[in-house]
Amino acid sequence: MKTLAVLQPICCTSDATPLPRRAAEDLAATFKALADPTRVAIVSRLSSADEVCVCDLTAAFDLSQPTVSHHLRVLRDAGLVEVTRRGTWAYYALVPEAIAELRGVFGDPRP
Amino acid sequence: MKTLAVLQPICCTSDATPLPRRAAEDLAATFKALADPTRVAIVSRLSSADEVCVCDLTAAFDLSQPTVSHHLRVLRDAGLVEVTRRGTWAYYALVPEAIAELRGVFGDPRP
DNA sequence: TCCTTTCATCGATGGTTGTCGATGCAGAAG
DNA sequence: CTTCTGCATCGACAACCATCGATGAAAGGA
Repeated sequence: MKTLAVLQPICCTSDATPLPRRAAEDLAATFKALADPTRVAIVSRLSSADEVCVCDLTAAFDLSQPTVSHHLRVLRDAGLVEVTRRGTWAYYALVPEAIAELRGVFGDPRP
Repeated sequence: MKTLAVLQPICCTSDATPLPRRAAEDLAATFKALADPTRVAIVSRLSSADEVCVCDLTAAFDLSQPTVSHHLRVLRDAGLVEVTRRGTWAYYALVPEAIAELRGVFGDPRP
């Protein structure tokens, strides 16, 4: 991490401790889960209700049912949403801790 | 500043317009720009310093110079960073408005 | 028992992306 | 002018992803 300060006095000043590699990978994985319009819309819908049934989502996004199920799995693997099954239906909901953690990433303005 | 009410409760029933398609696409594009460990690390570094030159980044990430340049272009196209050239060197810096907008997405606690 | 509904998984496919070497280009140095 | 350096772009390749139809599993009703 040293710099060629002898040759480039203006450039490449020393830096504070960078983000650990593992933290960067985890954060990138979370952002990747949100890097799709459908998944953003799903999260938005989940934020508007305590829980949403899959049948409502498949009816809302003009996509095939397997595709919606795939997006839900991506969000679930990222820890952003959780599912509870009651009878034949599956209800998805946001994981508040994950959202709070994301908010902290961008700098919580509160003291 | 107008905030995209993605994760803020819109209140009440699902009858309200969930999220404009265009807004979901724009947000997903921003998240896609952050959906890579290297780019997350770059943004982290930029948040620790006012500006960082490309030579420092290429020396820090054990990647080829074209690859680093590619990541910087992705971040720049997303409006997350901006570049100023002085002489032979290029200095990158965060765009504060973009970060603030992202913070608003996850529910700015301030009214 | 058989059938329907709800949702997840599988396999395939066209499009996208991260990475590199090679090249180009503008300043600085000699 | 010639050479070197810092950075962007190009072309190519392997890996990944969003999407679909088909299929499977489980629950409830006839």
